[in-house]
Amino acid sequence: MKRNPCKGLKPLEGAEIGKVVMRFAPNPNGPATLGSARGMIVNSEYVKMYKGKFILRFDDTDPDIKRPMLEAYEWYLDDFRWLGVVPDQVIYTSDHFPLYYDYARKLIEMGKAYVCFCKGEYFKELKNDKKACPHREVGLEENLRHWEKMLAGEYEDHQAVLRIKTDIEHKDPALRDWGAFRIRKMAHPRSVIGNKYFVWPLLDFAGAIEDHELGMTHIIRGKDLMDSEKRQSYIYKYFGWKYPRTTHWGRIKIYEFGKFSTSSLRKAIETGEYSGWDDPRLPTIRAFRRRGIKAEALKKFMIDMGVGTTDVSLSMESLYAENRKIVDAITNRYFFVWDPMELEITDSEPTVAKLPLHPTDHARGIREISVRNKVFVCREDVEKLKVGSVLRLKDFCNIEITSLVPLQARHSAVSLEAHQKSKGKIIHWVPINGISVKVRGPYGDIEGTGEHGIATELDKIVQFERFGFCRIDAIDKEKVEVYFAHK
RNA sequence: GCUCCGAUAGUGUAGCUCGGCCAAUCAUUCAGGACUCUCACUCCUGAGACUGGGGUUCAAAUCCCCAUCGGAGCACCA
Repeated sequence: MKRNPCKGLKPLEGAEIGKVVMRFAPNPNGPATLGSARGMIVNSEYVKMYKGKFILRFDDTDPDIKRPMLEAYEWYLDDFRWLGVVPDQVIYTSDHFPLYYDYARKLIEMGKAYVCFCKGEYFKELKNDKKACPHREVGLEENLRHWEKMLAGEYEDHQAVLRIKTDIEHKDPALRDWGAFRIRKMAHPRSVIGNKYFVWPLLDFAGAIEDHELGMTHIIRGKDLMDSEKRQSYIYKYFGWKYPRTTHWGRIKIYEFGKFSTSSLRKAIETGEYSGWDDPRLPTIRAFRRRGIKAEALKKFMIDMGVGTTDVSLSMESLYAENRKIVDAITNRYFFVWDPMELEITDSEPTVAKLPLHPTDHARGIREISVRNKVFVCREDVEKLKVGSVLRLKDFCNIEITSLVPLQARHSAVSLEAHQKSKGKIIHWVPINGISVKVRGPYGDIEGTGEHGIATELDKIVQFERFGFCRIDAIDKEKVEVYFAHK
């Protein structure tokens, strides 16, 4: 028994250096989510591992139910850039209708496909009874004629469908004579396609042709597509092609986000429930980016998860832990006071507090905060205090509470060292003329006051001490909006 | 109803192909401690699992069967 806990992804079966071709094939009907990220990362990592070819293919041949969003094409490219992945090739399946039609015609001529006019429900019944429909055995010429009429737009929506002949008595009902093309008289969102076509290829057909044409050697995809291999294998067999090696993974359920689907999110965004696809409450890559999750953390998260067909239900905590390690070393520290309470230091002289931007990386320098005699502190920090309590305003001074209402204190004679030794409380603070800060996070918004230095960190990730890591998203004159990543 | 997958600590994984080196790996999580002018980071210690039942075998997490549980497919979606 060998025990070699090899890190990262397991070797790909039958993979040779330089010869691997893999793809990630999303329908751009919305932006990439956490689930998409798995496909983007795992596939591209394998290609990198074997110095192969990585293809991004937009499977965008449904103008109706999962209608592509024009913006989403660009979003995917953008998210790949962020991940540091450059696809060797970008393909739009909607560009290849003529190719699909060609192969469809060949299959009809081979007697391996037929135009079926059955109503969906009726065909289903027949199929479940292992019975062929009357259209299965019509002559070649007639079939071709029907097909030509389909292409010419002479039939209405849903009136006919092209089926691949498999084995109508196959023990697995999922494999019996599956649909390859359907009629939909609708414009494709891409203007180059528009109203050009009436007959649309379905996933298993388009995918089968594409994977072959592109020379795919390995496919890793969700287990919901496990039957695709079996279905598509009929086409591969008819044409004498070799099917790529396939691997599948199960569903990812994120504890924090529950169940979601691109279409349900889309609806919720349209109704204004979310501010957009990068709303911090959403599990999209765009939202993670905006919150300050690093691509490296997401990659490590996905790679560590590996490829297994079991459904996984995990917590964002693991991703946050990865991100925290990366981000801790490279972020400046600032004070942000939520639920602020005014505290007056009665014997205070105006002064300038000097604080390190980073607790250990002193090369990052210091930040300066001018203070008069009033500061804000978090309500929760002062709630249990009594008159006489001593606490430290971090990196500033020790104070002794002299009054609770109004909240007042004076400098304390207790030294920093003595305070630390007695495990006294050390809290953060902010001058009352600080900048107002709104934190948008996965659990809603939090407002408060921050030090002015925050306004110099636009688009950077910072740590609000004792609060968490945030990305500074927007800076107005006197207001900063930040996105919360995690504690 | 038919068909296909899968099941290792709270969570995610390694090990299963080729049975022994597995009193079971790593990470996260949780608990305790060290460090620290943050509830961050780092470090130390500890907690915690082979779904159940049969079988094969000198030997089973690993092979076989059954059960249970979970997931997926049977679309004119991807």
